[in-house]
Amino acid sequence: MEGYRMKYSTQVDKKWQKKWEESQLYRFDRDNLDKKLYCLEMFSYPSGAKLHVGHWYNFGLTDSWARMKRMQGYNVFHPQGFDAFGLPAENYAIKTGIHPKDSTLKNIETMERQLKEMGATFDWDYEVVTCAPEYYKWTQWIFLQLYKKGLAYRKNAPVNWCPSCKTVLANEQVVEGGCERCGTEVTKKNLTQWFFKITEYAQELLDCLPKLDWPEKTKKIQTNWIGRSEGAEIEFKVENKDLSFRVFTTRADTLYGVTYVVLAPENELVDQITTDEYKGQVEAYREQVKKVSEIDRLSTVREKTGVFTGAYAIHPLTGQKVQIWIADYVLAGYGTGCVMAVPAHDERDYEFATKFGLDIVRVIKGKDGVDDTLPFTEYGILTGSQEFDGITSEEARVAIVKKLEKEGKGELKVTYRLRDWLVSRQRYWGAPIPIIYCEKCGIVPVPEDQLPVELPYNVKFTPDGESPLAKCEEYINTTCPCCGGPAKRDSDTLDTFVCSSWYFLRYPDNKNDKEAFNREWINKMLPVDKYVGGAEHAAMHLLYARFFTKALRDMGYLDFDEPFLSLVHQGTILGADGQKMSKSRGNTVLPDEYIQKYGSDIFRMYLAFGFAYVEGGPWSDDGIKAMDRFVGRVERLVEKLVAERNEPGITEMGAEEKELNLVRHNAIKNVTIDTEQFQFNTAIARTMELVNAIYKYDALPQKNRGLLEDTVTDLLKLMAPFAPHFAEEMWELMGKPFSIFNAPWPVHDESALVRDEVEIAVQFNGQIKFKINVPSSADNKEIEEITLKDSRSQTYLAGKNVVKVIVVKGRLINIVVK
RNA sequence: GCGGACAUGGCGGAAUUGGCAGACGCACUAGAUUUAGGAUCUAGCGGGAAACCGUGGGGGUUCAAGUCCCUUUGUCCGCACCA
Repeated sequence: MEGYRMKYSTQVDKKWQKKWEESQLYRFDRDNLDKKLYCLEMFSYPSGAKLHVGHWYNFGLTDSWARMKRMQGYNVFHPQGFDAFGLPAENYAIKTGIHPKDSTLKNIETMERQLKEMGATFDWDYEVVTCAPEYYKWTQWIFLQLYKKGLAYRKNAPVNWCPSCKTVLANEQVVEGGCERCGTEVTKKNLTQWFFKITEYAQELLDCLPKLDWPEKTKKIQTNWIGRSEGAEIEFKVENKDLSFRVFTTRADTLYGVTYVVLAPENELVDQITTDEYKGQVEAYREQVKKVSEIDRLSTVREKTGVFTGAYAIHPLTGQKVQIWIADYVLAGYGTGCVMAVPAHDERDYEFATKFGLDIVRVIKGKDGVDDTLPFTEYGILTGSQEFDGITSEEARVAIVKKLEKEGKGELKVTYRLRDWLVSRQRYWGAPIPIIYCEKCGIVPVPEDQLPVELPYNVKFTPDGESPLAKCEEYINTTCPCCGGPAKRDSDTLDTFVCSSWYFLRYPDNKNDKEAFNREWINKMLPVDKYVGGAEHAAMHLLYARFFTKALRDMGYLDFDEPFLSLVHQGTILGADGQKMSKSRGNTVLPDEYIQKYGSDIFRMYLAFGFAYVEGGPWSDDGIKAMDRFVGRVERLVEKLVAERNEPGITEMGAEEKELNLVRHNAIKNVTIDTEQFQFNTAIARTMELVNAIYKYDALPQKNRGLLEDTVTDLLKLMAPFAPHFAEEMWELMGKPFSIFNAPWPVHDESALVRDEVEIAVQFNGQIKFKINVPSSADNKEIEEITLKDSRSQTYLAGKNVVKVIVVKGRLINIVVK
């Protein structure tokens, strides 16, 4: 049949994917950086399962945004890659015997294919795969730079241990006492591990937050996580010993109320100060604390425990003796691991003192009659505090420290909750730590020219808590680069978050085999202009990546302060039952099934239209059917338009034409604004309005075919970012040259948006009574006159006086009568 | 426990930031078309017979409140003995 054209389907998808690839349409132009735009989605982990709805939602719609930007003339850099190291592949290997490398590479192949079927603008020339030696060579190189700079160090510390994953975890990876990955309760272990000194950047990480175009919620999470706290360190001497320790407090104003001090049970000082008489109970208590799980220890409802050490400290101002206790409500890792206890003005100390019969001394009174029943934890007026009596807490917390400072017993101090990032992992599938231990030379970094330290293939994965690499003789045994003697490699691998902390720097220069990235080049390409990914990374990836950027800047490898200028989090698509999608619930949506049935553009458009992007929401099969209908509606429209091209028409711009043109320009205006802001649902709604208006106009007997053609041309452009294959197909059908994505994005004409006459609401005393048409050129006075003359107004005016008239141009008039 | 966000038809969700609540879509109803089904096209669609009433509940500010303030309930999130 002549002129027969197949309805939009995956065949159309394939046709255009092929054409895009052959024409290299989405190839990034390295020579034209004036309008470069780096658009990035958080790269994905190549899991065994296929691309899921979440990937589509993230990648597909960010791609739509990028496509609009491209049509607006930006030179869009839109790379894609894989965060390919990690536990799932290793756990899979333990279960099935399939090597992580083999399964990962196979998964990557599948996902690449699926990503291509999505029809996104990814430039695959810049692909990055973190498990490739060409990549992790540079991950290791960065580790060595951090080591040289003193930002990577080894220490023995009580660290988080996941008994199920059989590895240590960073603080950020412990969620409510459980493992971020598997939820297993985390325990503490004393181990010597590698840390990155992220705390060195705590203040800057905080300071740069306000100017970032990030969701406020995310900034808040980082602010809380960094946890800056202004206070003071105050020195206490141990009685009859040449020992002292410092406490951190935010309430130096309550110093005179100190009746005892408490050390964390893990504090090293405990051994030195505990008297013989109390050794037994202190040791017993410390043993008991070790057994308490982290979850229990963090519980606020748990009754406070602790023991007296037999030792006394000297109050730095009064010289009084105060007992030194140990208790597990004091955390070893925060502040100095010691606190001064002021039971009168701290709820925890109050509870503790009450339980153990320690003194409670009031030193703060409430200001003007506030209820200051103990424990009174608010600021107030000092009392029982010698020369500080009568001044406010606010003044005293500085004044008291100043006094101590003169005597060398204290100073103002800022403390952060943020801890250094523990990066060692006792697992196989990660980047090996490029460090060698030599009996003679100690810790020896692998020389840079010997990188990468390749991950050996033949390794036993018995998950027994020992690093698999430690059991690989040919890997672990090496020679010392310094002395040539026998030495051992570090048997741990790096946290995969290390790999993902710099991948955005590698993308633009992914083939560089001389350096991790060229400084001049990435200074031009970065920072990332738009970064889109899940909110779950707020305190992990997004914090680590910022730290890496700042550290690399300070080491002279790049010249910007922040990696991601603008950040968007996509919401979560739930199952049709409103529950989180999971295999066990059986509510998962498999994109492939829908794409086979409807084509990838319809799947993408439904994702755009069915949800508020940052909210997400429950999946609906009806919703995707509606999208199919909409696309069919447009398809028929274009077919009809082309078929009727040569039929007679008009050229005038009458009322109907003006109305169509208004909807057209309104759509252009708002699709542009909404897409820019990731409000894809309303953007699609505006194109639907436009289609409705075109149908309405097309039903008229006399048509301005020029206007109709121009309007449909704009419609296709507006749809192109969301339905790229379909738009190309329609574009071609209309006889336009390849590609629609080289066509300029339409710009709206403000004057087309002005109607001759507007309908406004008429209110009497704030209540809408009726609607009235007024010329849009009418001023307030004229609108008032027209309204008051209207016959319908008379009922509301009868026997009343007009007190006030408010006119909101183009919207309403409110007449206040009495 | 502390802090934050949100709450709008039967459903998904809009609302120029104080100015016609419910855009757009789903579902539903009616009509047209079709041999029939599906599809398609057109129209209607918060409640109420109406005056009017309606944005979780109660109160307030204002000519005007989904939007601002106070209070209360519920959901989600973040932090959680951080001194």
